[in-house]
Amino acid sequence: MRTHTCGDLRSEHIGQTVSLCGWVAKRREHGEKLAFVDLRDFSGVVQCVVDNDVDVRSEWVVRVTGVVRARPAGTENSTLATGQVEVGECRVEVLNIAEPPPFPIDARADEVDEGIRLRHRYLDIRRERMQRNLRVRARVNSSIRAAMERQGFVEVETPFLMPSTPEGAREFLVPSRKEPGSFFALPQSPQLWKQLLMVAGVDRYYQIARCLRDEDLRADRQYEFMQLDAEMSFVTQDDVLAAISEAVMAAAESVTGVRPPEIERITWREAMERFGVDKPDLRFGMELVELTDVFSATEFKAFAGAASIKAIRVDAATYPEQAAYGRNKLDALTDRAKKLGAKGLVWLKVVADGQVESPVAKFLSDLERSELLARTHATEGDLVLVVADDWATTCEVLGQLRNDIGRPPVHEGPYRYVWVVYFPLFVGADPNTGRPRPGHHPFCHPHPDDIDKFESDPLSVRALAYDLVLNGWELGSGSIRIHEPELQRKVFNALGISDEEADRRFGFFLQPFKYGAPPHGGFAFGIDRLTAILAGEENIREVIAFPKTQSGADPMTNAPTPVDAGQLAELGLRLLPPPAQ
RNA sequence: GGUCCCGUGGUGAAGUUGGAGUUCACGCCGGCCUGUCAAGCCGGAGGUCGCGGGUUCGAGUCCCGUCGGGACCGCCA
Repeated sequence: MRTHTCGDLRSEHIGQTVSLCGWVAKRREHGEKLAFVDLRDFSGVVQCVVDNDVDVRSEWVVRVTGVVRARPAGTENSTLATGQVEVGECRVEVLNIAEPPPFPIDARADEVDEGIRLRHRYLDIRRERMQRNLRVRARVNSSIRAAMERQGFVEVETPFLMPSTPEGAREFLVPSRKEPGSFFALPQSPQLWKQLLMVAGVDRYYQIARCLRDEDLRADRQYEFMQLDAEMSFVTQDDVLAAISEAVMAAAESVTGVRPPEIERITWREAMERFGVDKPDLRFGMELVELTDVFSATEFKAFAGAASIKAIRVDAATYPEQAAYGRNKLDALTDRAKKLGAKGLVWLKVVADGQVESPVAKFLSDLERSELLARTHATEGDLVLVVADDWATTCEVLGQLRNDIGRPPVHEGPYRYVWVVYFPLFVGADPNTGRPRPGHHPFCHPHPDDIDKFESDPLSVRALAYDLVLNGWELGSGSIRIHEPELQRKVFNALGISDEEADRRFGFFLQPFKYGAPPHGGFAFGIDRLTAILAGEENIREVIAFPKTQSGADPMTNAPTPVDAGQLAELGLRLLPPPAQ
């Protein structure tokens, strides 16, 4: 039906007779004998000059046949890729009429309520922004596939219907028709399958896999999301990191045209010490400064005896507004710190001559004050925020405040990828059992140097577990897995899981490991998140064709919907009465 | 489960101390217009102020509830 696409016409096409198909983006009439019709398809927009009276309106579907010609001098449009040319002597064939759209099919729809965009997603996707985002996503997918294939990974598809496992995220359940009362679960991730594929000798598995988790939605979370899921046999942590880095860098290069530099690494411990979070945003400074020893003999009660005292400096030159916060804002920051778990927040404003203005100024010795300013490099106009608490609380609270105050929107460059390695194997204590809980999942391999600390100091045991972080967003995580039954039992014991319980909860998973499991490890990262950042979006819904709203519904199809009684009966289900008012 | 923000013709906004469904821009319909480009000029149509209740002589405005959308906390091993 067409010889070219709208967005592709350039001066080199001048003189050619072309046929184009698309939607009427805009019509500008100048009397009966002249009209400009902007024709849009996926590739862009081109101006068609119609000098006969054809009635075409917004979003009508038309086929235009005409001759490409240079625009008359002075009428070129530099804001349009096709703006040097136009299609003249146009014959317009109406292929379909259309009602006026509920919102303009152009950049103005960026301001339209997202619910309305989602209700008419097929119109939203006609827009350049969405066309671009879907194509970015396609490039990400295909370059990841190519990178994994290049490295010898084999794509294996795994089941969508699998047994429910109570661990981890809440699952979507699928009732069984043939076995009423029994259910399948949809995969939170292909974790189970990929480790079995290692036992099965596949050696290098990957899949661009859909994962489903019935947890509350966020800007970076949907019920359904896509992961690059991979697993490798006979590898070290370095091998896994290298393979995944290659896929990520290839994906980034395919979108931005620039291959990112080698992805840097930081230990979990260092991330917490310097940035106060396990997904540090390296695009800005404001790092945490260690002050514990400065106040080792302080008279100031709130600092005396604190296990950890740290500060961040809000630089007046970089953050003039925040550094000059008044009393109300500082009180709000203090409330925020308390909500995050700190006992309090001490703020100090640096004034002239190394003096500070602070509610606690009179409690600090001259030496303490001058050392605090020296360590934080604070100068006149800067704001210093200090937290004194246990190590984890101090780090986490200041890390959150650092993000609150300084973090740019996630999509703003430069892109700063970082591997966070050696996560703790165990975290905190289960409030019920008093035992430590797994930091990641109970199959992570402990760091070989730390295995003798299981009993003496379990919380200091590092895992061969790692996260990939981009601009403060967690892209994904992985680990080297335990393949030795004896070590696995040791980890279960530390977690307070008996052999019997382990067998009951994980037996179907552990049984195959008895038949010769190779050393293996893997990784999974979220393609929606990577795509959003590479596309310059701060919300993964913008890179998903048909996403759900925050409440988990689809305004276009109205899913989820009730089903009729017959469907329920066939599945052996009956609904509970609605909860009382 | 919780905190906060938003909801006014098709779209986006404004609406002051509670005083007439009022206003602006875009879109839509009709007319004019031969070089515009988010064209211009003239005219017109279009409303359950999300919904329900309350306070009041009177509610878009205040209060309570509810629905929908969004950000976040919990949750996401």
